[in-house]
Amino acid sequence: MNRSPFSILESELRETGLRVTAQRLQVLKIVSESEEHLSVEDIHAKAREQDGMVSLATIYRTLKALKDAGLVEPHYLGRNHQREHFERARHPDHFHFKCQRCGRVHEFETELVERLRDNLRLDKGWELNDVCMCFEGVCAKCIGN
Amino acid sequence: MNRSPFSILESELRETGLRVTAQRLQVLKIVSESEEHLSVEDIHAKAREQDGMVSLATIYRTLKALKDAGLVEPHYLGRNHQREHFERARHPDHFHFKCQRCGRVHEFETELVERLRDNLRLDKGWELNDVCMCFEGVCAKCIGN
DNA sequence: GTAGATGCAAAGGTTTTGCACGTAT
DNA sequence: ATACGTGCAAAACCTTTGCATCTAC
Repeated sequence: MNRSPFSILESELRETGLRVTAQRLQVLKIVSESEEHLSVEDIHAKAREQDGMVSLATIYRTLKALKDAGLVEPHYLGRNHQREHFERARHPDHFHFKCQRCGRVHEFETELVERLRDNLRLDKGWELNDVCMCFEGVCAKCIGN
Repeated sequence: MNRSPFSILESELRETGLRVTAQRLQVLKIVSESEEHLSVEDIHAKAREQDGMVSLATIYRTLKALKDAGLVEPHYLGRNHQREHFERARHPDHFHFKCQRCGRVHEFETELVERLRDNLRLDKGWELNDVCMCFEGVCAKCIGN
């Protein structure tokens, strides 16, 4: 596989200590370049469209490795928690709001979690480590129409 | 099946317009009496322990009916979103904090969601309808130990 | 009597795994 | 050279569904 367009991704991959393979580069490239949040099946389909084929099993294993390495993040969108959707890991944290009419996933930031973390520490003595939050409703454009 | 200990549950069930069957009473009883948040498999196991057996398919169908009727609520606990856990529907809304050490699920209330709803309406013009939030961390007892 | 509920088994959809082969280091 | 990654097919896992039988109303 021609490596030149993958040079930055290759560096990122190499820095994590993971072995650099054509499949991992391709999966990382697909997730990095997508504007959308991709399901495993989406990624598989995109890989098929392109020249390099990646088996479904490898996509699962690769996404797990990339997630553990901190390069990609899984999210649940809306109420459908049957399948995760992946995107490049980003900071700061952001959250997803899925419109129940147009289906589009909007992103937003909020200090809600930081406040909740403080509240739980003060009120309950609990230390909050992991959060999963997904939101559904109707977006401004769909309310207007 | 002896109906007498089920009389209150039977009324609740009848009020929803659902037909009252031994299976539905038993599933509702198991969920109502449990201190824990039960998976489908947990409910199936408890039904097996008791005299009345309920098929797994019926438990799925019954939980769906009870959920649509507003009698039970599914929740995801912690990061494991493979299986839902059920409890009696309650108001006001509460959220779940799963301790990563002892595994216990603690509940808490917060107005942060109402504030988020207001913020999203004001800042973005979005109407928030559905929320799924689950939290993991370490509870006070486990921090102390 | 009839619409609706149940049990069984089969199928559906997603994810994981065993194993032989291939490849990055 | 060897530890690690991949592909394939099978299995695992959870949930849904078709159909014949049963039952609440």
